[in-house]
Amino acid sequence: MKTSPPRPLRQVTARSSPTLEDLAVAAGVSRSTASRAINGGDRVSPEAQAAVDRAVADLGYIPNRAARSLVTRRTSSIALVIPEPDVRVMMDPFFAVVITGITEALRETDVQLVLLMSRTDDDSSRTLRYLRGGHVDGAIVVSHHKADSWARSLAETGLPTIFIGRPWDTTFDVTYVDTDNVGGGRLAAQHLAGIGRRRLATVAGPADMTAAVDRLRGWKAGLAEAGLPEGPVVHADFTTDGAAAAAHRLLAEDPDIDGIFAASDLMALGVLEALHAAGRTVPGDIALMGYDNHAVAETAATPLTTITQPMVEMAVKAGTMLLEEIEAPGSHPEPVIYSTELVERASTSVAPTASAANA
Amino acid sequence: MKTSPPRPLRQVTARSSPTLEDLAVAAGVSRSTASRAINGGDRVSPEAQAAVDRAVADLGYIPNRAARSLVTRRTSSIALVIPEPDVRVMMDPFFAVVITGITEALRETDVQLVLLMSRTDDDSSRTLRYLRGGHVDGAIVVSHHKADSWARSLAETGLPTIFIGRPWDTTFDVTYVDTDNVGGGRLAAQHLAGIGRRRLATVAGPADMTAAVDRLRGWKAGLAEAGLPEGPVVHADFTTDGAAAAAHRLLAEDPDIDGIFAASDLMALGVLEALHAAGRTVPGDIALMGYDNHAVAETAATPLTTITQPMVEMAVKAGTMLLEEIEAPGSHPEPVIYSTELVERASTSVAPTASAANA
DNA sequence: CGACAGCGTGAGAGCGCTCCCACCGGGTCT
DNA sequence: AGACCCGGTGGGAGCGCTCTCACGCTGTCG
Repeated sequence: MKTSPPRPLRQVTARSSPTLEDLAVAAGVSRSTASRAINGGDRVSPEAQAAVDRAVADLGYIPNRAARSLVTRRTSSIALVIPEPDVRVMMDPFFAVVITGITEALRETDVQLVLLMSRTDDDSSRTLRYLRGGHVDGAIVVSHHKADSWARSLAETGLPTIFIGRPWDTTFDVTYVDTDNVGGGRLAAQHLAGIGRRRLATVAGPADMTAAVDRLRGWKAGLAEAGLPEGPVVHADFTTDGAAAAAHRLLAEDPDIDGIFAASDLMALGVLEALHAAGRTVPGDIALMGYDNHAVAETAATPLTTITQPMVEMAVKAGTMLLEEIEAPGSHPEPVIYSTELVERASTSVAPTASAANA
Repeated sequence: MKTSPPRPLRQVTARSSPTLEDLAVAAGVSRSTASRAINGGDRVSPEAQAAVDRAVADLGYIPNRAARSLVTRRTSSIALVIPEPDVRVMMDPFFAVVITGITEALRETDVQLVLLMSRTDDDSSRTLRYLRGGHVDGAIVVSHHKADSWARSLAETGLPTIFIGRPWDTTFDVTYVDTDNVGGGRLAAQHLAGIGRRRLATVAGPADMTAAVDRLRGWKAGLAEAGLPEGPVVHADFTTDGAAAAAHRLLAEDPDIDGIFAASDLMALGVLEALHAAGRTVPGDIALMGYDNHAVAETAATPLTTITQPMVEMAVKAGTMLLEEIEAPGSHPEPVIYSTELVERASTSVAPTASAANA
C-alpha cells in the first residue's frame, strides 16, 4: 500500500508461519471469509470453504492463538490448580489419575491444560493472580485443606471453577465433584461389623480435611447402624509413619480391639507395621481396612481390604462440567458425588492368613 | 480524539481488567514508559518507576499475556509432552515426579507448564501441530518408545526441546537427560554376584525402549565383569502380570537359577508372585532385585532390593536446561546422565526371611 | 560558546486475529 | 412491481501490548 515510508512494513522473518492474510490470498478470498471458514464455516459458501481448506493444507496454516485470544478474550486453556503438592499428594496415583481424567475430558476439544502448583504462600498468590489475569478460561481446583482460603477469592472472581473434592467452605457459590466419603466410611464399618468384629477403632485422617472428616462421619454412622459403640478414634496425617504412631497409641489405650479402619491405604500400611511390631496378627487378631484402593493395598504383606472410588470418572466429570460452565456461564450445577465400593482382600478375611502366622 | 464516528470507540465492558493505557494514565506517564517500567525498568527514571509501581498496585494491573505474546512471539509457557500415557506410565510415581521437578525448575520464572498427553496417533499429530504452532516456547518430551518417530520431526522444527530419557533415535540433534540405566543394570549384577549368587537370570523390559535396553546391557556387562555367564534373558512389558508370565517361562527353562534381576519393581512383584506360586522362596532359593525404587518395592511381601535414581533432580535439570535453551538458542548442551544407587532390602538378604518361610 | 552525546520520554505503527457493519444479489412476500 | 429479507462477502476497526524512532533536555567536551 503506502510505499512512501522508508522502513519496510514487514520484516520477512525467516521461519514465520503463514498468517490469516496469507491464507486468504492463497484461497482467493478475503481475510474475513477465511476467518469464518476456519471457525466452523458459518455463512460460507461451499466453494469458499473448499478453497480455504485446501489453502490451509497447502500452507500448513495454524492460527495464532495469541492474536485470537486477544480479541475473543478466550484462551482455550484451563488450569489445574494443585495447592500444596506435598509428598503425600505426589506419591498418590491420585494426582496422575486426576490429570488423566481431565485430559480425557478435554480430548475432543482444543482446550489445553495448564498446571498450577503452589507450594508456598507466595506461589499461591501468584497462582491467584494468574487465574484472575484471564490467562485461562476456567480452573479445576484440587481441594484439600481447610486453610485453602484463597479458593473462595478465586470463586469470587467469577472465573468458572470446579473443585475436585468438596471444599471445606461451601458457603460461597461453589460447584464440586467428590466421592461419597461418608458412604465409604459407612461401608468400612458395615464390613468389619459384618465379619463379626465388635471392638472397632479407626485411624482417621486430619480433622481439617473434608475427605477425612466425611469418612469418619460415615464410619460412626455405620457403627451406630450396626448397633456397635463408637469406639476409639485417633487422628493421623495420612502418612504411613504417622499412622503407625497413631496405631501404637490406639493399642496402648485399647488393647482389646479386634478391628481397625484406617482412612487411607498408606495409613493402613503404618497400622499394619505397628500391629506386627506389637505382636498382633492381621486379620487373625485384628482385622484391618484401608481406603483408596491404592496400589500398595494389593501388594502389601497382608493385602488390604479397602474402599475404591471412581477417581477417573470423577476427574472426567470435573473436566466436562468445567467446559459446560465455560460454554454457558451462570448455570450452577449441583455437586456430583460418586459412590464407593468395598474391595475385599486378606486383611479382613475370617480365616488366618500365612502372613498372619508371621508374627 | 476523533469524536465524529457515531459508534463508541470502546464499549465499557463491566469487569474488564485495566489496560496498560489505564495504567499509564493513572501513573501520569505514557504507555511506552509504563511498558518499560513494567518490563525491568530499563531507561526509566526512579520517579516514573515509582509512579508506575504504585499505579500497578492501585489498579491491580495484570499485563495481558495474549497481547504481549502477540508482539514478542513468546508465550512464557512450555509444554510437557507425554506420549502414550498408558496405565503403566500413569501408575508410576514417575509421572508425578517429573511434573514436580519441572514445576520446581519453573518456579522462579513466570513460565507456565502446559500438559500435552497423546494417547492416539490422532492426538499426537495434534500435539505436533500445537507445538509447531508456536503456542509454547519449548518442550520437554518424556521419551519412551522406539516408535515415537515424531520426536524427530519435533526436534526438526527448531523448537527448543529436551528429552527426559534418551530417545531411541539420537542421530538427529537432540539434547536429553537420563539416568544411568547401564550403570544401574551393572549394579544389579554386581550385587547379586556379590552375595554369592551364580546362576543369574533377568526379566528385561521391552526391547524397543532405551531404558530397558540399557539396563540389560549394563546387566550383561556386570555379569561379564564378575566372571559369570550371561544367563537367561526373558523380556516382559514392564507390567506385573507380564513379568509373572515371563518368570514362569524362565523357571521352566532354567529351574536351577538362584538370582533374578527384574528391570522394574512392578515386574519384580510379578516375578515374586510367580516364584511363590512355583514354591520357591525369596531370597532363600532365589534372590530377587527390582529397579526404580517404586513405593511398592518397600511394601512388597518381601521388600525388594532395587535401584534408585534421582528422578526429581533429573526433571529439574530438564526444566532448567530448557529454560537456558530458550534464553540462548543454538547452544546444544551435552546430555546429562544421573547415576544410580543400590537400595538393599530383604529380597536379596543372605539369611532366609519370614516370608520366604511362607512358601 | 556551540556541538554532541546520551538518558528519559512519548508518538505511532503494527503483531494476527475476530467481529461489526455495509454491501450485493436473488428469492419471497404483499 | 416494489419492499423486504437473507445468505454470502469484504472492508475496517481495534483487542493490549512492545518496539522503533524522534525529540527534548542536561551535561561534557573541544
